[in-house]
Amino acid sequence: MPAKRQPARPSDERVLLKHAPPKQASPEHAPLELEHFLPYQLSIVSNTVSQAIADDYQRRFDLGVTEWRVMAVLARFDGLSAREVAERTAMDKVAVSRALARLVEAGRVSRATHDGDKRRSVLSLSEAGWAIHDQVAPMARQRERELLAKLDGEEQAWLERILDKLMPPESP
Amino acid sequence: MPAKRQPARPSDERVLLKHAPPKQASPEHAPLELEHFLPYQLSIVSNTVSQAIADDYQRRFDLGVTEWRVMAVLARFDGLSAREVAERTAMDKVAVSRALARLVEAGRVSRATHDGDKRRSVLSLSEAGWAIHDQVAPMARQRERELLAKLDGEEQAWLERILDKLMPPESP
DNA sequence: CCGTTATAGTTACATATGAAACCATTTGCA
DNA sequence: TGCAAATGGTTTCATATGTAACTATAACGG
Repeated sequence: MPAKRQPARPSDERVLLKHAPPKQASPEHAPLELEHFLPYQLSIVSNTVSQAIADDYQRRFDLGVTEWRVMAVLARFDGLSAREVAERTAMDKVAVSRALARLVEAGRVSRATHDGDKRRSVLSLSEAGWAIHDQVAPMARQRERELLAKLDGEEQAWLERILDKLMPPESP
Repeated sequence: MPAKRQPARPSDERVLLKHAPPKQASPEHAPLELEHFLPYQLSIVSNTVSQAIADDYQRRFDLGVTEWRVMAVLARFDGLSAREVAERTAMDKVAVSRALARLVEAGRVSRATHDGDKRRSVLSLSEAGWAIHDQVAPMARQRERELLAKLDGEEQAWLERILDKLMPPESP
């Protein structure tokens, strides 16, 4: 969803000058400076990087972002239920249900029923699922490195610390 | 063979320990730790905060996130064309077109045709648009403050610096 | 036990979104 | 000029996503 950027038209300024004068000067209106507004910046950076990663595997493996997240969690925690997957991916249960439907259909995840509770499913990556995981995970890591490469070591450390603090607390 | 689940106490590491041994131990698989994976964290934080802000005005003003972004940009740069709005909001032109359709329909944005180029539109917030802007902008700022309140002064400064570096290169 | 309530998942419906096709106008240039 | 290519915007179509309703099973209270 990152809009493809174009070479930026310098002529923009003329338009701006031509129509700008009236309202935006009004002191009482204090418009937001979107480009320095934290939530907006987060959204842009997040979408840009997520999209870059997704581009790597989306077409190649016919794998959506939500599906990949489910796979990533199952790679770490074998045998989770759908609800637990939802918790760990911060996705809602409907999204997880749909992702699982596709993954199971594609033979990438196996789904069994829990022994003592027939409502629960017991999920695992299949061999095919692992094969994909082992290709996608390194690509994702590579993209992460590329993003971090824009920062020096000190900044990287701070970013890690800051994001940990900003991450919403778990919901148990 | 996934193991059996028990009372599923979320959050706990027992789940991990109990089911970890088999596949995920395999050195060749090296699963991603989603919760420490930068792109994932960014996505969570971004969505959480954006949603929190949106909740403030979504219902109250029947205003979507994309529409609000368009309004915020027009508040700062009066008379932009749709394409210019798209550039400044990092939204694609289809999204902008749709947002504008709703905003114009609702009388929040006025649309004229550019003097020398009949393809271009010339956009401005209407009085009603400004009225809404002047209510929403402070709420958005307040949410931003709440987010930043989770960080100490030093962290805030670093975050600002880091995001500026991570933001994709822009137009003007 | 039995009825109520809670939980795991799925389905349905309505809305949002992106890609590509599509007009209308403008620009480039032979 | 004249006409192909480019540009601003809108529409179409297929997909994605969220909310609420729904099914099945399990847990709880009397």
